[in-house]
Amino acid sequence: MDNEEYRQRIIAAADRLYYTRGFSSVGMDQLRDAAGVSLRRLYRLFPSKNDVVMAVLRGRRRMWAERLDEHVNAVGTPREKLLAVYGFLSEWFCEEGFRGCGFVNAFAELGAVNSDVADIAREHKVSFQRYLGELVERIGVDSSLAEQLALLAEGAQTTAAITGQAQAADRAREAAEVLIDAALDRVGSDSWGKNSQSRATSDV
Amino acid sequence: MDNEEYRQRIIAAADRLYYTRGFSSVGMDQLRDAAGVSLRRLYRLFPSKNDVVMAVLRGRRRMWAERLDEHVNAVGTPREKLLAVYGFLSEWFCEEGFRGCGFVNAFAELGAVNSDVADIAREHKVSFQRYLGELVERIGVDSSLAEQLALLAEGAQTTAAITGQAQAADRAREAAEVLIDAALDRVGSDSWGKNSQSRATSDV
DNA sequence: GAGTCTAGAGAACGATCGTTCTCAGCGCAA
DNA sequence: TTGCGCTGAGAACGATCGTTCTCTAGACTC
Repeated sequence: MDNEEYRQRIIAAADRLYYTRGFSSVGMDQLRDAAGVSLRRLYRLFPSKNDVVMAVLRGRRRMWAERLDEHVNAVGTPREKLLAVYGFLSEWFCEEGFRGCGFVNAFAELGAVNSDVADIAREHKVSFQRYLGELVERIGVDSSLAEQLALLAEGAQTTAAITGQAQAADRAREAAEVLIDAALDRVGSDSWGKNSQSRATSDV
Repeated sequence: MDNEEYRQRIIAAADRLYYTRGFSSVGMDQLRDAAGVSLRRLYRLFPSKNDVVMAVLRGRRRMWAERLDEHVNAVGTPREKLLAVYGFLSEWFCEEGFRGCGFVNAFAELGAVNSDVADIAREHKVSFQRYLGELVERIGVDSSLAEQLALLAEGAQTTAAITGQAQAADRAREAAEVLIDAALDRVGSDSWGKNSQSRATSDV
């Protein structure tokens, strides 16, 4: 087992513990036990706890992007791709042990006193906004739609985490459909004059 | 100065410190200094730190409800009242030191290991959903609209906190207008037959 | 004025945590 | 075999934190 394998084992154990119990509730001793490594090796691979925390968050950022991509790439039209975001959320919320967005949690717990954490949380959120922005661009509507859709996704995560309502993803999806179709309608009106016909069944 | 005044001083200082730096970053000694009371008095009024935390959260719940009410009661129609929610958020996000929803932060930091905190965070969120539900009832549309509007508000809080985008409240408001009017349109279609006319300027 | 009660200041205690250090054991080259 | 380097186990260290205790001074009662 080389160093990289040890790193991955430590990160996997830390991710599970930190996500489940919070960052400050989990000590290095517990992480050592869960990862099955010695304290000595743990500190050789991650010189401080903050390094573990940041490695966990970077791993989570990559995993999140990959899973989102999978769902979005599984469907064809831009409209379906936008809605697939909420399908991803729905699947995620139903997983055992779901406890909200790891970046929101990290920001809430550490962001005020740890700028590395605050930075990566902000980057993650902004990158999600950009991701939606690119999808929205393809259907040719104003980018403010992307911001609105992002708010729905963020709200669903918070709501599902705190209240346990996994159906928040479905409510967000329904709202997203309305917003997308309204935006498409507006584009229609702008280019072709007044046109309030619904585009809900359009394949744009 | 009687005990109640001391309690309020302690809660006010704790609220400020906890909100700014997080709960576990603030020790009882710092709270004693900030509140200007002796450790002895502090512990007589609040037998444990958890009692301070819960008192702070209960105070925040009341304050939040009052401020929300003020904004909602300042306007007339149910539609305006629903939109006033986002006016409240906009004002809040622009305040110096805004760092997101205190209940989301508390849930993220302590919810996993402190069920009192998890409970009050859940109650706060559910109570906000009910509040919107009552406003939505008055315009006679399906209660799922209230859930959608709540998601926008939640998402705006998270987004404004982490990315610093105070305009998230305005995006949420714009989206809310679209959702409300679409819901009103659907009610119109249901009762009066097909009717896709926009109700954006209606005073319902 | 003596005795009693209360309060503040802050030392002290015990637990926890991040981090470092010690020590014994093992592989291995000469 | 001897010496060397590396490792794991876990003790140890120093800091912090929640909580309690001590000590002293003042207010109040009789």
